[in-house]
Amino acid sequence: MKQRTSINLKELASQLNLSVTTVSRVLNGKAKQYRIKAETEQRVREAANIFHYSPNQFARSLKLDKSETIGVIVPDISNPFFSEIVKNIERESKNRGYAVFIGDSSDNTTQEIALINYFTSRKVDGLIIAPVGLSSSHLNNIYESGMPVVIIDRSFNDVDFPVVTSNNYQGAFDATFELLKNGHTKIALIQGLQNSQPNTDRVMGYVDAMKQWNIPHDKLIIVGNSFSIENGFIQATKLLQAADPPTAIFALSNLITLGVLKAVSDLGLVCPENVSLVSFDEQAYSAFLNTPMTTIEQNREEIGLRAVNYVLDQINGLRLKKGLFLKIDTKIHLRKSIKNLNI
Amino acid sequence: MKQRTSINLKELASQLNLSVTTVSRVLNGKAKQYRIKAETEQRVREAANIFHYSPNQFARSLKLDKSETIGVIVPDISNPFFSEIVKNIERESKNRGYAVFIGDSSDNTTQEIALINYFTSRKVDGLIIAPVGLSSSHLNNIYESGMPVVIIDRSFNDVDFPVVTSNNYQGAFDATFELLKNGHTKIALIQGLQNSQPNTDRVMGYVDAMKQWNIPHDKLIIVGNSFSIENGFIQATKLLQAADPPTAIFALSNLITLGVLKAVSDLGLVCPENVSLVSFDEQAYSAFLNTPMTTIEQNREEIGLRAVNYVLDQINGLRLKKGLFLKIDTKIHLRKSIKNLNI
DNA sequence: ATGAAAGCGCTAACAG
DNA sequence: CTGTTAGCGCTTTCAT
Repeated sequence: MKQRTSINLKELASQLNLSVTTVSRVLNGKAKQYRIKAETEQRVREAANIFHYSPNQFARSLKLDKSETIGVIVPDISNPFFSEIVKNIERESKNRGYAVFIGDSSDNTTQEIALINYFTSRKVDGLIIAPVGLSSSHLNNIYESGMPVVIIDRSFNDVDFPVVTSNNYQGAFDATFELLKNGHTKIALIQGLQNSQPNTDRVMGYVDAMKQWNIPHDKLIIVGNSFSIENGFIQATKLLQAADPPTAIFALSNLITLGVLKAVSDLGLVCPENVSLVSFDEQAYSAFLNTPMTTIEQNREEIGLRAVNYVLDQINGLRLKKGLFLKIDTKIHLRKSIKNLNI
Repeated sequence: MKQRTSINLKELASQLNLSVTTVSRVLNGKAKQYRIKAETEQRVREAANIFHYSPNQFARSLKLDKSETIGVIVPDISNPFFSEIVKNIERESKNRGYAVFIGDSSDNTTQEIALINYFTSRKVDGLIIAPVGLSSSHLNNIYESGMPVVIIDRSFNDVDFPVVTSNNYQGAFDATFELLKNGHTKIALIQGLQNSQPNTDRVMGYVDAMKQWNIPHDKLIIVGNSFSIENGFIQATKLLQAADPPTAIFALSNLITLGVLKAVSDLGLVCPENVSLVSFDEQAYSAFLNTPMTTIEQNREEIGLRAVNYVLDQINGLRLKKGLFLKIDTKIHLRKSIKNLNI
């Protein structure tokens, strides 16, 4: 069952009565540079084809101390938000000659650290990480050790490594503003993981939009503590059963939204008749839900692309300016989940 | 920006005043085998920890002629069906010491072949492929060359390589039978890619269930030709606008279902009042759609796990019996999308 | 109970 | 224009 080891440089060279050096040079496109006879070059190329020569990447990597490989670590690859980013990362990396290792940290910092070490020992040339949580010290360590790193989605304040996220503040502001324009003032926000940077930014967007509309600060309703479906369900159930329920709910993730929808349905309510809804994260199914959902879309293609660009820049020796923190614009999709209270 | 190359065996050995041989043996768990002094073993382990030694995988792979890496190729990593399988493949592989390269073929055979070659030159120890299409010759080639391969999801008739799929026939039979039990006899099937093995099996499940219920063969309605959202939309629109529309639609994929839902909604109809619906593929959102959807769930965890087991078996030299074709049971989720016509 | 040294396949410095 | 050779870091045979 052992993989038949294909022809190697030495064998190829001896077939051609040439030295390995010459063959290597031709195959690495350095024929002109070393003024190798055109005829020789031709012979080498033909032989390589005939014998299906392909270089042993291990030997190459060992020698060159680079693997042309990057590692990608996400908290949950089965979450469509991440899998679409991964898709774009894979495409762009492949186009630029890099293979990608995938790692799933299961929303767990220990796993995340283990994966970083694992990929490091696999000598990846760079790392793209959507970090799990609240602590960044292990990320600083790895970045300072000289490993090219780009952080996506979530980040931290005052970090050195480059970050690519959505403009979470603006997205949340837009969503809240849309509700306000439609006459809602009693707007509940169901948030995700507290103190995580995207959550903080989104909450700020909500707060500022409310402030700008002159909603008194004590009328803000901010509940919840996780980006999960359960959190959405629990919080929405509480909110909607209250004596004086909100007219609108702004859910800070696609999963929270699914939980909210279940609560709405379980309570025998209908959206948007009984309660209006806006959700962070556009999904393929957003338009097909019971009441097509108004959403804030994050640009997953752009996030993936930029991340690859920034790792490869670092790999190629470019120094990125300190504190690079790219915030990519979000886009609002207006659908029917908001009731207009002005009419 | 160059990666500070971490400590290597030689350096570690010299720190310890030991030979590289001894250190290597300890670190590879061969201490007893070579009767290395317990104290020495202890010292080595401690030093390895202190200096954060991690072996250079290239050197290792070059020497051992194996990479402890597998390649996974799927048609679309952003499709939750595949991303969940990938999640399970990654987890199991990691647990067994293998890293996984991810490749997205974009539903394109040329890309699939390119990825196979790419991963081969990267010297992966094995390959798990969810093939794109209808042709299997390139897969036979690679398998016969001695590369451990497992095919998942889609397959082909009369192939040598091992295959792990769902029991598509049974799933489709169950779905159809459920509709029949609820009094439906005019059931339209919107199929996916024709002549692909899962599609064929599912169609057969539908046909056999109808036959068993004594529905005349000319009352079967089979339309469509792709697992896509567009196909679902187009076919459902046609079906529902016909003079004598079906009372139920069975959609052979989650994407087809989204298309059907859009058609239903665009035509001002409601499910299940105007038309009942059953869908292949359970999704996180299935329960939250406009009318919670009755679905046939494929066991993505089991598929991923088995696939990993079978590649690793091959890598470890086990000969799998020819024509191994594992069909994993599906599970029906009964929800509200079927109207009972018997009452 | 431990070490010396060969060699995996490749690149590049040095040598013509 | 082409070749010889050292060496990347590791495992393992052979020696002691």
